[in-house]
Amino acid sequence: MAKADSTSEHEAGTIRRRNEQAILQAAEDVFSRHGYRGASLQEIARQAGLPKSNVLYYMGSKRKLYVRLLERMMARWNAILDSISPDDDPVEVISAFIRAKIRLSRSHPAGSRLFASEILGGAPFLQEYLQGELRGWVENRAAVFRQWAERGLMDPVDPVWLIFLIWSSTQHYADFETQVLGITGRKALDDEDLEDITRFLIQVVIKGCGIQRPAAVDTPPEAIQAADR
Amino acid sequence: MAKADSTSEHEAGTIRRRNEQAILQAAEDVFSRHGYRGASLQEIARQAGLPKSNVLYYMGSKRKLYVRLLERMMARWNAILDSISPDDDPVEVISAFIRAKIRLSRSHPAGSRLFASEILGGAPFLQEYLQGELRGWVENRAAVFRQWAERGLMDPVDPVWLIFLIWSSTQHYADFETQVLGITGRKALDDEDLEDITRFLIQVVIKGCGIQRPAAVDTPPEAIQAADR
Amino acid sequence: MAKADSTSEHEAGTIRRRNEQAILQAAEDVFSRHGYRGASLQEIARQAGLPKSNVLYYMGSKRKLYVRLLERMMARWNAILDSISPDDDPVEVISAFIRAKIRLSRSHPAGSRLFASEILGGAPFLQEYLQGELRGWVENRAAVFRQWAERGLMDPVDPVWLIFLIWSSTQHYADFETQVLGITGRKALDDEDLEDITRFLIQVVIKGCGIQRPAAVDTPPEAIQAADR
Amino acid sequence: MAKADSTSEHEAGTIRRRNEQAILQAAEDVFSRHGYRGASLQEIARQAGLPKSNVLYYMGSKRKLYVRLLERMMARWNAILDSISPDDDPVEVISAFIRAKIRLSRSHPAGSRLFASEILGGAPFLQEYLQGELRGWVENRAAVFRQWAERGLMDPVDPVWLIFLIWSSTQHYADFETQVLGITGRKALDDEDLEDITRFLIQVVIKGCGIQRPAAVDTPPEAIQAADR
DNA sequence: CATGAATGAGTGTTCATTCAT
DNA sequence: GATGAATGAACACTCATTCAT
Repeated sequence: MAKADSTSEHEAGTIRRRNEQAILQAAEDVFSRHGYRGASLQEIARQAGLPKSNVLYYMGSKRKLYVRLLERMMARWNAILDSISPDDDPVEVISAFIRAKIRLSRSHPAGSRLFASEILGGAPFLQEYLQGELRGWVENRAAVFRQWAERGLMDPVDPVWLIFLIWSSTQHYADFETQVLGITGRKALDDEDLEDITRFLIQVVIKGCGIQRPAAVDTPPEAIQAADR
Repeated sequence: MAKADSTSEHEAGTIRRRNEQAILQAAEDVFSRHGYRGASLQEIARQAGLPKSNVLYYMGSKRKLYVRLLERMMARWNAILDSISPDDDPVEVISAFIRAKIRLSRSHPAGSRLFASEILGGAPFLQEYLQGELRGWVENRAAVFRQWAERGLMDPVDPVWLIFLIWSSTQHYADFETQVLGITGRKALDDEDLEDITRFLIQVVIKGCGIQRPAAVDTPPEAIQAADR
Repeated sequence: MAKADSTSEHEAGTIRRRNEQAILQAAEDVFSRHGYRGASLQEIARQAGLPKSNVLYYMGSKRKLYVRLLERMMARWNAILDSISPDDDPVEVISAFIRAKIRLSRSHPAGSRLFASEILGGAPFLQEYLQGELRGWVENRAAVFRQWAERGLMDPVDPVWLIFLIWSSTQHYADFETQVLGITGRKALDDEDLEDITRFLIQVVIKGCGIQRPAAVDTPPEAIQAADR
Repeated sequence: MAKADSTSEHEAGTIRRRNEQAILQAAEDVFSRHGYRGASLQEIARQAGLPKSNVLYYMGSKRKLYVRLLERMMARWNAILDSISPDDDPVEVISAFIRAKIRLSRSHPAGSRLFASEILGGAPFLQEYLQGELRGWVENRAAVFRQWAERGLMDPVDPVWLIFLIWSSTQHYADFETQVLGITGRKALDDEDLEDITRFLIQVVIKGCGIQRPAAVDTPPEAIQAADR
């Protein structure tokens, strides 16, 4: 019962780290599928291959576990929310952003759905984040977009709606994966599909908003087509 | 809740209809916020102003209530899934579709979120619908889009990705309403906002996919700008 | 809804009587299988082919319905509990009693099981009957048996144990019908089986207790063998 | 119920064993009185002096608890269902069997009633047992009885009816205890009563079926009277 | 450090009963 | 006279959590 083979992993914290990871991964899946209330620690524990008590031992409470998952996801988010300057190339920035968002949806679909679930439920745990950090980031980007529009580098579209367009259309492939697979009749989306989708979205957004590269000396026009590589 | 005027509603079924409506509305809200598992009949009943037993009396079971809500939402969906023909004006069709989707998200946000929640959870109740009816509809549309592309009326984009783009970007304003409001700092999106968003999305999609009106005799080019009325 | 064909059965009470009979029969079955608590009016109503409200309308309450069934069964019981006198022929009396009990178990198996179920549950509704009416009957019979024993017409067995022996061994074929059928591998016990069993029980009891016919002039000894016809 | 001395029971499993026993005993009583459906975990828990959750924690579900009780009772049954051979002394075998059955009814009256209740309800959980194991046992016994009859050691009675006679007449003192007490006016049956009953039943069966000891050299006839010691 | 034991609160559902027509 | 509408109480069962070791 208490006997563990202390041979191979006696470095402190290895088991702990592994168990925590297992719990977090299982929890992300269960919470994303059933929401905060609908998720049960029992199912999380089962999926993590640990006794239920263990989950609480590591995580303290259901609420703390959930918040920790949200924070982990926000950290991933923030990692791609790099700041931009009006001097950047709009085409590059937009392309990179779309590409990064798609990549995030692909690498962390459960986390992405967890976030969506939280928002669907009225964001009881994320109100502060939305109205603070995230809002600031959006406003910064929006200011840059407006400058670009003033300089004729893109159509004078509302930058906030543009950001939402990019968010929603990229997020879709994680959140509505079930629907996408059901309709396309596939078992899964492979890398090629994702590359296709990425290019499509970049093209539509850039062309649809009339986004252009700044008239720099050394950027030949045909680079636009290659931007989404 | 308050004393009902027993004068005007003695016609059989009036109370029933009203209670059913109250339950459906409350349930749509609760299910959409907490998912199927996380929703509780207790809360639905409280929100509908009825005893819990009454909810089950009217609806039979939690599952039946949920399915009924999904079917109601699917019916609303189907109402805007009108068929199109290759001879239609692509600009009109796309514009009308985006407009209708936004309107649906606006008139039935809870239902829209309910649908999203069902998909997030792996669509246990909607698999069949997704792989049947909806898939067929998408394939029909896709075929028309491809013909348009062949006739040069739009860029040769993958029609399925295009449909998903429209779905996701419009659905967003219902599903992620909390996020939208949190970031924009508003209490609610008014009709003007929605009109703005609608025009923005129509413009981006039409321009971004190079969608054009057929070269009819009497359709001057500037009508494109007015298409999103 | 209210329209009934008042043509063929307008004699007052015909429908009522028929409905009551249907309810009583269904209730006897359901109560006998699940006991007082375990039985549900819903199931009784369904089995009677009537709405649940109707059952209560006719019977007042679950308790009243149950008591009525018990009383009906007691009445059937009493019908075969005829009094005897020391001057009767013991062989005839015992044979007739066993035969009558078997016949009762056969004609009203559900009622018989209902009674058994009531006793199993501690006879909450029949205490009075057991300690009053039935006890008196047993004591009367016992007195007669004792007189027979004194006159050498039967072995000096305890008459109460004898009565219980007859009760239990005959009751068995109603109460444990399921077991009997399961073990014998039959679908049902037919009249021939019951006749077999009746003769067997009569023989064992009469022979086992040394019960004899009184030395009357006109009763030849070989009549003993024919007593169980 | 009272303060437990926490001194002597620190050995693991003692509390568990005691709680399980309390639950099983309470459940046997409640199930036997009200049947499977009519029994409530609430009442079982109250009678065991434990919270309702605890009952489910130990037993898993109402059904599992019930099945466990049945299996426990079947095990007790099987313990007295020893096999016999045609060479055994019929008087001994029958006497021992009756005696064992009475003893079982006395030592486990609630279990005996539980079994009766299950049969009354149509044996939904015991069909298999009845038609398998128990049927086989009956057939084996019956074959032996028939050989005895051929060798003139007993009357040619149907062995199955004989077995049922023994079962029913002995079972009666557990199942219909309430009736027996009500009619005899006693508070309980004591050992002397049971001994009386046992002898009576043995006598009636042996005499009634003409069962004899095999004509062994050293068994004087008067031993028959002593067989039921 | 980690995990079985234990439980009050809450789940969806069924129930017998009352009420209104 | 007969039956849908309605509901508080009880049902079996699950839950997140605390405790003990």
